[in-house]
Amino acid sequence: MLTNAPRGTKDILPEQTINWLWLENKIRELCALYGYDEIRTPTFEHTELFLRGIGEGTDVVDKEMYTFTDRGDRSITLRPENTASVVRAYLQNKLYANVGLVKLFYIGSMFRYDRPQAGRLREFHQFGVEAIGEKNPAVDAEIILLAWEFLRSLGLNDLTLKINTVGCPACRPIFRRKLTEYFTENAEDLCEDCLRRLEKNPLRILDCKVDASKDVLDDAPRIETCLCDDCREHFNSLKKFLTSAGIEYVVDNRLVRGLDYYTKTAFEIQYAPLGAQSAVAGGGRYDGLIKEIGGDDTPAVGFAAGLERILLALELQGMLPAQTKKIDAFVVSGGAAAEVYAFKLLTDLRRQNISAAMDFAKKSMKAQMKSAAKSGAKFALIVGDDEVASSTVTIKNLETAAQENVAFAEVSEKICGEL
RNA sequence: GCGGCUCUGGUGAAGUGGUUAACACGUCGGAUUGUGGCUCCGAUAUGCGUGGGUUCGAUUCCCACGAGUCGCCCCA
Repeated sequence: MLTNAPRGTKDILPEQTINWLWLENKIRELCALYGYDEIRTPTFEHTELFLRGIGEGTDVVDKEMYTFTDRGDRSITLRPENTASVVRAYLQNKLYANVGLVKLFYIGSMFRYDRPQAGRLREFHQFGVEAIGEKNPAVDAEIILLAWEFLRSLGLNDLTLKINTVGCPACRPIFRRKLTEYFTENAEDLCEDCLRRLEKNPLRILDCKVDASKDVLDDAPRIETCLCDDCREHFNSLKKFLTSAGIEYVVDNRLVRGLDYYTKTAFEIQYAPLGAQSAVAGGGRYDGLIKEIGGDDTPAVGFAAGLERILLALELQGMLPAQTKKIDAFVVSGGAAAEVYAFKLLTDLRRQNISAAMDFAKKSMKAQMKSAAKSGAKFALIVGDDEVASSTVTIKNLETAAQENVAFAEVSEKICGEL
């Protein structure tokens, strides 16, 4: 117990950290390119924010949140996603005051009490983007493009972009009613889970995997037939923007979002080889959320991508960057008198911006040389009684095995010249 | 929350109801005097996820729990 991290959490070890940093840098470069600024919101929020923002009745809220009461008797929840927090921050800090369209991105941990499996952890990391304050479908397209180009630029192939529209408060209820009627009539053809969904959220029946191949789904009412003019127009023009950008997309009428706040555009990017957890990025428009949380009626679009899943996909495809971590010099010392001298040398090198290490275990010189070789250092700097006496350092080039004796004061310069 | 599979050292793993739990990698030490990468030699699990039970005896059989993994569910 003491030596086990809680279930569903993972240490990111040094060799992994290299990949994470690389990915995060890519994200920051990309967002700069598109003009999105980074925001960092608290890891936890008032529970109420998620109840309102995500919606009671959703699985995330009903059974996946890490909720607890703090010592001040407040109900607190570890963020299961970041959109609600960003919107809260947008309102609290009145970010709408300066510019019309506020474009933000974030990278951070999210928490969901799920059963862990490949690509699904209880603490996981998302990168997400939110554009708040514009209803033009061009922004939907920009967001989708950003997500798409990002994954592509990492080197991922076999990606599928699916888009759909889920309507708005004017037309979705009509669609929902039709679905409910239809599925109630055909209840005998539905699986157990879907019977449950029929009560809670009939839209979700559409992306049921169990019933996927059945005629019931094929013959179900389609959203297009219910859309209001505004939603229809919005979706059509989104498609035009996407086409103009030259990216391929699939309109999938069964694509549904799990969170209540989505309106109009919904999209998902899948990387099939990941299996069950193939959704690598997903998002859409959420025109109702800002008002729901207490702001003015404000349109917005966004998406989130799972970093663990992206890393998994990259690993599968062998696209992770090569690991390179080497130091410039390794200090080897012989004898107690030389230890302090060696330490001074070590410090000197670092002050000259030369990465350096030494062995602190008082091992034999031979063993220290082994460490030097293993460290990948280009130079071994050998100091013993002789060097101390003459204020010099023996520099050995570990690649060529050539070595020479240099005055202590000239070591840094000498090494810099040869690196 | 439900179901399948798995669980041996730092790592990959072999293995058996009963003497010293293979092998490989890694790590550490050594092969004379202050010098590496190759080679050679030696050391390295009183222990087989945890706790019970069956048995004369269990790492090997049974049960529970835990963790991992895959699928359902959910989602990024």
